[in-house]
Amino acid sequence: MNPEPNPNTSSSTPIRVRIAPSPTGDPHVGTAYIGLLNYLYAKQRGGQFVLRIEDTDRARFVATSEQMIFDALHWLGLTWDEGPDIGGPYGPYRQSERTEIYREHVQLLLANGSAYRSFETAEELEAMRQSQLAAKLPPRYNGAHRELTPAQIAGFEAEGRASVIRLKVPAEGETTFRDELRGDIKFSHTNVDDQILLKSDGFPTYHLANVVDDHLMRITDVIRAEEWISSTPKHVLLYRAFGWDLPRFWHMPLLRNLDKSKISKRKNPVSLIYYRQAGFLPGAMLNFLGLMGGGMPAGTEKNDGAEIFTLPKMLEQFTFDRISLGGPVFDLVKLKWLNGMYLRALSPEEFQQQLREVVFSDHYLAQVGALVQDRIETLAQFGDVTGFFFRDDVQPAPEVFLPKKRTLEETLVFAAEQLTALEASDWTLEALDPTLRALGEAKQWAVKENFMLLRAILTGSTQSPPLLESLVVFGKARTLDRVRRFLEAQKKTGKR
RNA sequence: GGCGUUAUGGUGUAACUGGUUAACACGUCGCCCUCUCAAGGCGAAGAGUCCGGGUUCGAGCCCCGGUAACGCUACCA
Repeated sequence: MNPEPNPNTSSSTPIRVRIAPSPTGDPHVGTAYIGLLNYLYAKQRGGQFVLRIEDTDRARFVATSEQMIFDALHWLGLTWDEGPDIGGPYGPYRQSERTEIYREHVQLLLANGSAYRSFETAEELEAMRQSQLAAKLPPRYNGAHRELTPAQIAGFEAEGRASVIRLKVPAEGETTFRDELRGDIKFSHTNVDDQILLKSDGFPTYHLANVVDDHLMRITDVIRAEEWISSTPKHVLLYRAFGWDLPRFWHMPLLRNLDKSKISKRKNPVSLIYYRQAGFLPGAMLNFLGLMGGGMPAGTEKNDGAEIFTLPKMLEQFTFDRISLGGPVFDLVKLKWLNGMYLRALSPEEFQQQLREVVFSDHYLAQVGALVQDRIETLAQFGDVTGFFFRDDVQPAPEVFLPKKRTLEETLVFAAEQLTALEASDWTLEALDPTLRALGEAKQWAVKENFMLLRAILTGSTQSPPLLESLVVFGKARTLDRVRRFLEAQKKTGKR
């Protein structure tokens, strides 16, 4: 069956698109990428660009994340027309404030028979999955509660069992939808699971919230990452169950690591906070993201500068049907080249201004100063003791970082564990101290060895201002990057 | 394993409706400039377009069959 033409997306209705990041950590470079694409699409067509916060996963929720997302998008200059901070006619724009809406809608589905209650516990489902996997079967919900009688439901309720609500995917047939970049994509219903729509905690899953919100917010074009293709049939089924028109779907290629896997913090800096603090200019970042997947006319003459373009130029020339579908590698080397081009194009005044804002901000200088005021005798020594705060590449030699009683191998293993622990830690003195001490204790590393190793990695030296205070001032994003680069560099020299 | 998507030098992209030696940028190497390092200029190497068939006078572009990579396969998004 082909998707029916959609009056909602005819040329007369205003284009509306959205990005819907989850506040689960640092703002992600992938959010910026999809954000840029949505922004371009809307602005080229006189449409609206909506920011919606998808905070339905209470387990992964990070309180500070939402503000960081706002800040990062503002930094890039991708301004939204409606969002949680500025409101708009279709709010609220934070899903946690819309739970009542989802519950009402799910009742509609229950009433018309396209969804059902299911009473298995998470443990039971996990056991089922494991046995299916063991039997080499595709892990899928077995449909045990698809046709429960009112009496059975009452029985489960009397037991006090919690329930979830699942989508009742037709047993037969298939769902076809159009991807604007790839054409029709078909999924047999035997491969579409009875997706949970409403969790037992009363929060919706992505699939439900997304479809309901996109409809209610009058989204005409869903421009999102390729990883969503497999779940699109569920969304189409939901639109149909509600009796709603479909938006257009555009699935963008996924940004990749050098090894072609989906971009991840293990293998690449992915936090926009990092890029900002490491001194990348927003224009260069946007330019680089615009290069990922094509979209801009390519250069043909030598040195015609076709690779360098600003946001206004993208607005003018970017075309969606030119997007290439292979997953582009996020190549830091080229990003740095581009950033260098942007830096050189700055006037001396602007360049100085950037230095003052990013690497020599009053705030940063004050914090660094506080750490060393007692440790120097002349102001000129400031640089001697704080150099690592202002450097990008710090690589300690083995005689600096290697503890006397440890082998290189066990030291690197421990450094990797430090990295993992630091990633998970809040970035305060109070959190970092116990985190590092607990790790040392667990792995039998003396506090002295433990801290000294990290000090060497961070500062390149065995002498420095207090370690934990220095970490806090230097910042989480750049610290993690520094440790990662240390490990990478050691891995490379080890191979040689 | 199942399903889906994708496939052009190391990387990002180009090649109008099939039409000369597959182009541009990054990176690499060399030369020039230069007190050094960058930047800049000039040049070179590097792919015969995932593989195998087919259609055609002619295929990176069309058809068939493989393969590989990636994604999804959660009460995560």
